[in-house]
Amino acid sequence: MLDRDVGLDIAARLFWERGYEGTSTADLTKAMGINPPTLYSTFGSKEELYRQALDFSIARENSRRSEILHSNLPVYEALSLYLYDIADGDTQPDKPRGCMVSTAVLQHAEENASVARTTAALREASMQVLKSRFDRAITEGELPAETDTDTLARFYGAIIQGMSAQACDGACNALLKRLIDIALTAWPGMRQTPAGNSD
Amino acid sequence: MLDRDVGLDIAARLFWERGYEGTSTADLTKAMGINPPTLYSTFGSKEELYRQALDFSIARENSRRSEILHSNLPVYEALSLYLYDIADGDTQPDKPRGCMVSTAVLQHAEENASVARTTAALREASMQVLKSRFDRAITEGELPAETDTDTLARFYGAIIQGMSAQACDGACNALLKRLIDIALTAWPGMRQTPAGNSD
DNA sequence: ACAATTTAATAGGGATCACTATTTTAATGG
DNA sequence: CCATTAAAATAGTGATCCCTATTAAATTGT
Repeated sequence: MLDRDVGLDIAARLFWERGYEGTSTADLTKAMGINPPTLYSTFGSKEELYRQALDFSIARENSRRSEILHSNLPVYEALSLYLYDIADGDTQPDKPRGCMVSTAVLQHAEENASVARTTAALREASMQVLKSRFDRAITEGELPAETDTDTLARFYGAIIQGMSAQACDGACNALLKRLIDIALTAWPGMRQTPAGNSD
Repeated sequence: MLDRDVGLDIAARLFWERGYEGTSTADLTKAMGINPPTLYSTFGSKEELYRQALDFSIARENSRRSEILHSNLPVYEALSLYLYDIADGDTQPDKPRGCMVSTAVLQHAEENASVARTTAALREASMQVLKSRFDRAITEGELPAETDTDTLARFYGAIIQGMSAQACDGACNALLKRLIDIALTAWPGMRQTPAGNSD
């Protein structure tokens, strides 16, 4: 009898490294040490297994990152720690590079459009989490009321996706954190109209 | 007899939309209106065709973008126009979403590691182009001499990759340009140390 | 017009794809 | 100890993967 969570952990790691289209059911059954019928009786199909592996992995990361973001820290510091934590996740030793979700199933065969919608929705949700934290910052006077929090969230979402891509290409942790430091200078509180640009 | 450039144009579009692993040789031959042996006699293999399609597409975009970046415009304006042009490329009507290179072959089966190295090298090269423009800006007094141009180039590279990912997920042109506008506030010339932060 | 050469089309090879029907093994119950 | 249920393994489904050997058609040279 296969332990569900153990199987999901193994599947998540394979999908993380090779992507949905790059991982075969033979890869999965071999890595789990099970036979094909067990995979299908336990998880339904390759596509359902992928969704479950995504949920499983996200649930593990989410508690810590959500705690960072929704803590009582000032929003700027919370955002900084949140991004640093993602940079750490992108460059863990003995783990696949990058993020399992951020850069998953972007280009895909038509037959996998449904899976692509799933990962796109997860990315959208994570940006909405950022936006809601920024909205809270407005109510708490940490951000100007007129701040475009939606675009600001998508900006940091783009940084997160770019970090994942560069981690896949081999970027080290220190580089990603330097990227973050530059991205944080775009924070509304950190920005000031340059002198002599008042027209 | 198949026109090489016509075939590469069709192949590039398919690879752009579906990715390397999501595009089959049957897709390619059908779209080109040729038989399999013609594909192999003309392009060698699926992998070689992909490389040629990448080169073909990049050559088309490169002249315009390179002209923008290496013009006599101030570096900040050149960078702005460069990024806007990429945002336009990410959201062309009747074309696949995102960039063919920026978010290609990030997760992949082991057997496609060689193709992944190719796209990674193309991404690295495009960031080096940015860096060299920033280095020129230092010599021309547009940037402080101590500017970390490598990280700055990778920061805007991350923005480019993030825009491609979000375009794949359906982001519109206007959103991408708002992202760019935020990213441009991270430009060294646009940043100032906030008052009361001098420790 | 006919032979030589090139180009295109068919057909298929060996491997792998996601997935299952069937059989074998193991565990359980009385 | 045997019948019943549950678990695991085998074996194989049709489809599709990338690629090619072989055949058919078209083109060329003389």
